[in-house]
Amino acid sequence: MARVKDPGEKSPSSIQAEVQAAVALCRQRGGHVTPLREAVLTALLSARGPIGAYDLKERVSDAVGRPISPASIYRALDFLIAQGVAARIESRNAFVASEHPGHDHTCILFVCDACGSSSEIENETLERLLAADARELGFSIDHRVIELSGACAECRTPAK
Amino acid sequence: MARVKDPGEKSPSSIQAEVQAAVALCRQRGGHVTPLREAVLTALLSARGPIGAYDLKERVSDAVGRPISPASIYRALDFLIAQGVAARIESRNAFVASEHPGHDHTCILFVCDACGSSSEIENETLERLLAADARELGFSIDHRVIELSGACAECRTPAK
DNA sequence: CACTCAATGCAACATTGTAGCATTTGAGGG
DNA sequence: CCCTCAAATGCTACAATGTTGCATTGAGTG
Repeated sequence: MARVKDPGEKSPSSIQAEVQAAVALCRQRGGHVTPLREAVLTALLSARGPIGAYDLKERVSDAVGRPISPASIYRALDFLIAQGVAARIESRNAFVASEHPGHDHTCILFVCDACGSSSEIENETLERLLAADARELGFSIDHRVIELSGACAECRTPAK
Repeated sequence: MARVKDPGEKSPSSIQAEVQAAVALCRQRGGHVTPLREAVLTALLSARGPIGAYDLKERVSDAVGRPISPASIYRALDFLIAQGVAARIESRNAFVASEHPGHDHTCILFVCDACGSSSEIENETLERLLAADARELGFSIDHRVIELSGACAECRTPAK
């Protein structure tokens, strides 16, 4: 249930480690991790939470020293999402690095309206409930989107 | 757990009845139902499922005999959603008339990738689970988005 | 080295959603 | 009945997000 909180950016070294872990995971799965894809992943992880594709484009362009087109950003994101190391937040048109890559099951995403941070959790019971509802409807689920917005713990008790 | 299925459009008379019911509900709540808002609601109900804002704009423009701007459509949709008689499908950038207006609690939305139909259901147990998860995180939930995409019963067993 | 296929570059475009401000409409008070 | 005021709408332009098509590059393979 790892949290994303820290105000400001993460420390470069910890990001580096996370990038390497995610890259290794992708390669284990036969994914072809290119410099651009790694740059996009690094930018995603460097952001302290969800980030829009065009903001990401700016950061990646700065990082690699040349302009990257939106199409390239979206393609890299497609790859990272397919590999399970990134996720799209539908209700925000934004993207976020997955907090626990390697887990295929769908996460429940809590997004704070105040600070923009996000938390991923998993809940097997809830997934079983959804599966049961689907069965009752005769519906076969491909993809799940579960996004809750509101105020995170920090933003609810700012002073303490 | 009402279904939306019928291929093609609904019968005009039943739509008329649904529009009137939704309009009455809005008025009970103190909502100001204008001709434009009613026209948008009618167009939403006439569609056999989720519909994009710009498609809606075309239909409403045709219906009222003059061009309606996107801004007006979005404003009408905001009203209808606030009144609980319409919903936005985040994962599709589309809108749908609510199947059981009057219920404030969040619905779980099943959207068929094949035929585009959608079904709303409610699940109290699931809501309690989400509330429990939120409590554990110290998170205060404002808004819920639960959207499942896949294949509906009809599209899974086309011949039968 | 040549071939091939995935990945990227690049440009133009499509779709979705908003901002700002003028104008109209409609409910309620005089 | 008319006035007034706020809400709703019209309207224009624009912002943000996402995609298509095709040329080019580059890494791995025979």
